[in-house]
Amino acid sequence: MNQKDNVCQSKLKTTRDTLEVIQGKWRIPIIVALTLGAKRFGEIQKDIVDISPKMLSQELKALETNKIITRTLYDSMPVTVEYSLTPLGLSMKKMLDELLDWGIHFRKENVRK
Amino acid sequence: MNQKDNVCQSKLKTTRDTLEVIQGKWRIPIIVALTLGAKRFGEIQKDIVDISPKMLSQELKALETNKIITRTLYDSMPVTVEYSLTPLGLSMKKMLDELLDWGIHFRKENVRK
DNA sequence: GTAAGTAGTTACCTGGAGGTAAGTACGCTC
DNA sequence: GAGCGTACTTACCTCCAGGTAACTACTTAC
Repeated sequence: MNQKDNVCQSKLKTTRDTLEVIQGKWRIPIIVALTLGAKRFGEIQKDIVDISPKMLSQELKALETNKIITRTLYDSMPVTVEYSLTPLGLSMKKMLDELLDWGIHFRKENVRK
Repeated sequence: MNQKDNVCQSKLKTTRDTLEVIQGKWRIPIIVALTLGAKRFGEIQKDIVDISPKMLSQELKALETNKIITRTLYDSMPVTVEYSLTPLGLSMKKMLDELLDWGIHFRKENVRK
């Protein structure tokens, strides 16, 4: 195996590991929603209109497990729960910005085809 | 709806459109493999060891449809086919670099837990 | 005429991501 | 004690992304 192949393999390994964390229909949207500040369960549901409570709950747990978000319980009345990005979650900001930038670029390319 | 909500909605819309193009287990890996130069069908298969010819063929077609890669047939013997990134595909480079950077960062964070 | 290398295609199947609908739990208010 | 607002959970189902295995088609080399 030559050097170029090694670089390729190492990149692909990292890609696979990364995708495992952010894959699925909902994780990136949830993280994007939280980049604009901490939010409650109901607020995220309002932002991401077609997510079911089941999926939201499930994906929030997965993101918490991966230390990308934190769950904070407030003993107000009624009880509220806030989700916010951890430093690790915040470190995704640049990546997400590039993703959004590319999305806008892609949209433009496809309009003027 | 206030201004912050508008920003959020617009970001989420872009996110969804973008994810539609790059989602799935194989598209990002294929694009990453091609960032290192044009490659033939068999070469991509060697890089991404556990992809089946069916999935590779299917995903290459999808990426071609979205103008992210091009398929070039060479009338050599035996016939060879080369896949390479279009300008649109190349424009994903920054995004992919950030993805890889974050992946490395994430790995480090998880090691020293 | 058969093996080997190119680049796929086709048919069939399965697991799990995700959807739907209803239920749970807790405290407050009226 | 019924209803509301919060934040989920549970049971069940469906569909398709992706896997597996075998086959196709063309040319060269032996």
